[in-house]
Amino acid sequence: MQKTAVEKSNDPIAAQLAPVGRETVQDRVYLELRRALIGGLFEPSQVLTIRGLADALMTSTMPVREALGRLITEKALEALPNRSVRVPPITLERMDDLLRARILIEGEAIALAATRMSPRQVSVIESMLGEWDEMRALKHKKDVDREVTLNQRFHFEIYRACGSAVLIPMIESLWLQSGPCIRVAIYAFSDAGEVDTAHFHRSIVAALSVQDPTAAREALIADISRPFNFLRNKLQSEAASKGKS
Amino acid sequence: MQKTAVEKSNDPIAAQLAPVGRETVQDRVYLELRRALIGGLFEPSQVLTIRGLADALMTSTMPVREALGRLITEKALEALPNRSVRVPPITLERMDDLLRARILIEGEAIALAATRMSPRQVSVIESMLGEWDEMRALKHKKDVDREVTLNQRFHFEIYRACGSAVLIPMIESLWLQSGPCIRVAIYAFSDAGEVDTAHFHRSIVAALSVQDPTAAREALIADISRPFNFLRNKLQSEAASKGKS
DNA sequence: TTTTTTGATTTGTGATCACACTTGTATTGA
DNA sequence: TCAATACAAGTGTGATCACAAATCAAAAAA
Repeated sequence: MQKTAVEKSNDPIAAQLAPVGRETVQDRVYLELRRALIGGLFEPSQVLTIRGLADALMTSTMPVREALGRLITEKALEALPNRSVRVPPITLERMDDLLRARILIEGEAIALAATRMSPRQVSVIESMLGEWDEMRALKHKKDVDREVTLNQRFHFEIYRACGSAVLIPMIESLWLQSGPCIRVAIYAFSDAGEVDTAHFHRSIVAALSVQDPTAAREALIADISRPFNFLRNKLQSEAASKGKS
Repeated sequence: MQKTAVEKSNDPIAAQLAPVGRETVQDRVYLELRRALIGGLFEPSQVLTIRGLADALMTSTMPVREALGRLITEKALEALPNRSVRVPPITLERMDDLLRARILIEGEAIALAATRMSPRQVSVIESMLGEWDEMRALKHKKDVDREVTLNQRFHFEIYRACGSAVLIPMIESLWLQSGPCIRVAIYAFSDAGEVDTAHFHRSIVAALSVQDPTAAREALIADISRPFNFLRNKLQSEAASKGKS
């Protein structure tokens, strides 16, 4: 029998060992930059240099340039004609464009998921609601990173249940693109006095637990529209005050 | 005044000169591979090697590996655990998944375009209809490449009018992913006796010329569903006959 | 003071090399 | 004859270097 390295052995001892994933440096760089972008660690219009990132990530330039290339193709970063690369600036048109696409695709994904989620899966995301509560109750100091991460886990746990290997990468790309916007919005939120963010998530869970695709879609649209609408108002008022001065 | 290379000169003589784009080798490789994938020049499950492609494209391995990385992130190619890369195989589930996503996103794009296209723009794509006719009238020998190219130009001329910088790259990614399927379907078409492919395009143009988003969306759905449905039947009958033998 | 020019530094791109892993083919053993 | 081993060719990954283009700063000219 031909034995290749990719297939798992049937040895009863080896069966207890988890396969040691051979992640490349390039993958680690890519995932790290992804995390930073979705979390909004880079600000819009900031330019990124290959050697600078390589130094910060303690690797050579090679894995970084390939990771940057990948991020550029999914529009998470932008290639300037000078061949330098920056995180895309925020404009009103782009925000509306992103929100429309997210409503379209994430709405479809959650509608699909609503009809396919088992009660077991629903209970998993329901438990996240509790996590959210205790986080907000425990400490009032803003822990934006954890909030962003939890929000991301909540949404993608749902999207994964839609069972589409095509839609999910697209949603990831959309989150990557709207990451910088969201970060700005969240900071603006906590400045403007926190409204109940958990309310939307509760209605999403409620719709999913009764397998109602339409209600789930509408609750989701309300949820993801809120930071965009907030940010749009903020940008418009800033533009108005700047126009006067 | 600071003068950089990226900004266009105001010199009245230089104004007549088109900027000479500084396309990198990597870009050329990427575009060439894209073209090959959408055109279906690679067959499903075919593995691609960096050095092999570098030899074929007459460059070093460097631009090729970066282009491959980009194509992998947009799911146009697939990275195997062995770290070799292949064009994804066709499965029934994946086909249905792709078709659903295309109906969702391209349908939205054409509905947006229907309300925004000027009569001038409509006449441009209407003229493509004629191109199609003369191509089919002139020679009966199948010129699949030209047919695929014209079909692509026709669709993207419409999508561009939707004015969404977010949706269009997603549609390109979807075409990239469904490219290998389409090629197989087109060959199957011409074997099975050609039904009127132009009919669908005529109804699309008709809907656009009266700015009817719903009709345009439905005509488009019929158009892009046809090869998928055809291919699905073909695969199912093949699977059935293979199950018997 | 303002503008232009010159030079030094930084940056992205492509090529080449070394290394580790995989794969395919002989060779050896039973 | 067949299975296992050993060897050889092939492949992806990461590092380093050379080069051209871009950027920035200081110096020179207006």
